[in-house]
Amino acid sequence: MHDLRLLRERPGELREALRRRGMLDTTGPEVDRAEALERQRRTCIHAAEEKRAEANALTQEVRRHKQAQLDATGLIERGRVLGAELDRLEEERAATEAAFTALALEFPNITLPDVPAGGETANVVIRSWGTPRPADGLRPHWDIAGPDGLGILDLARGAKVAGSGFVAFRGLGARLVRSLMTLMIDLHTREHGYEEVWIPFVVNRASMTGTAQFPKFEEEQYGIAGDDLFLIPTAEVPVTNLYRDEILDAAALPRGFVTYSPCFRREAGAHGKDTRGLLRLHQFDKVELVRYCAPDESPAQLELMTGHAEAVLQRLGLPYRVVLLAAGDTGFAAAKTYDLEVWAPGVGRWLEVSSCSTCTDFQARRANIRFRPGGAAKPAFAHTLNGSAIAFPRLIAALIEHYQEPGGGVRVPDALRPAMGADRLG
RNA sequence: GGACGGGUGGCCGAGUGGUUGAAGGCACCGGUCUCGAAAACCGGCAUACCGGUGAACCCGGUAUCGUGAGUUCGAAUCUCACCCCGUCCGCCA
Repeated sequence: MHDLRLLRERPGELREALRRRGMLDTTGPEVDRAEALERQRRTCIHAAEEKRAEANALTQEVRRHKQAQLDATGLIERGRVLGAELDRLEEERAATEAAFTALALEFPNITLPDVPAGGETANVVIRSWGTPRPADGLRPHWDIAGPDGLGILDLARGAKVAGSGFVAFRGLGARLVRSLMTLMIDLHTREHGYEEVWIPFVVNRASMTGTAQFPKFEEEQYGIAGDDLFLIPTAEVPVTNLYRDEILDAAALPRGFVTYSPCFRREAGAHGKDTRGLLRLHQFDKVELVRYCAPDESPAQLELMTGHAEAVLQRLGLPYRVVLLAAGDTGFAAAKTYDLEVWAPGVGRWLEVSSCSTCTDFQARRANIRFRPGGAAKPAFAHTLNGSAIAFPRLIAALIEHYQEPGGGVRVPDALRPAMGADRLG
């Protein structure tokens, strides 16, 4: 959601933003429609308010007549007529407003100036860490961890109980998941200053709209039959909506929250892509960071938070690179995003394990998350940021592939040994 | 899931159809008093949107008493649905 004034006063800016995302052809005409609707909306408001003022004055007139014990039937009759006209005007206003709002919710956030225009091919590798292990002779993680290997990953039975894209970890595999959760949350709370939260794994429609999954991406979400509730696609949704319709204490900003959650995604339209092993799942686990800050702080906060996510990979000794996403590859609500990609030598690919974004005031407007800047000033929209730190399945894939040994075993990285109580998987 | 009770401004809390955007109190801000403070007293104290020159001040208007719809010339007040909170019952981890 954008400032209405942006659309009214600087529609060119919105068009330019859409061009950089490569969406101008498809979404550009919608801007024209929105502009027209916004003008019509104000005309309607004006007409309806004038009529209502007239009706209100009449009502007072009726009251005075009644008080003075005068006959008011004529006035009441006029009021009836006025009321009918008002109903018609209100109806028109509501319809126009609904059409406008529906449209306004479909425009993506405006990317920051340092985000390159264009699609995926315009992404930029900003930096990298560690030395990627050569892929020669290394096996993919499903091979190592599957039933013919360590037996810690059971894809077949996951598919049996839920369907393709749902997995079961077992034994040390399950313990690895639990250990990763502990490692990451401890790191972010103890060393990066995040407050740990535990949140609902289902959310209502208002929350989904607040963080901009709705209305545009409703078909991507799992709904709960019989209730207007949805499985979360990321903890970003419940954690960011924690402060929906609230005014944050400015003295407490910037502030960060860390949480674990499972994430549920229908991945509609992604069938057949990256379907092997742990590369793309309908349910996966993730530790998520969410930060709230004042507008002038958000660029630095993004760098800071990205560093926090990187720290996990460094702790685990896994080579990775940081990619600045081009506008077309940047998520709907985000203004700037860094992806963290970890090297998985078994599949010979860089795997996206984190996405760290600033959403500027885009989500804050939708979710009405504000703070009071300076002492007495009026509340202003906060900026929200979120980043995975880190998503588990691809991390586990990379970890297994990176630490695999010739005999088919997998070494447990030092940082995980206390929680795992083991130095090898299998 | 069932029964009953309740949702009013930053907080507490009046208010069952008409000068109620809403009494009173607390908190907060300004002032008088005081060497200073407290107390006391006086005054102020919601937000959003539309328009008056797209600044400020100000002025006019509209909306907002959980949400939405309805009745009415007129709704915080009456009706219906929904949401949330409390208490009891049922059920369960």
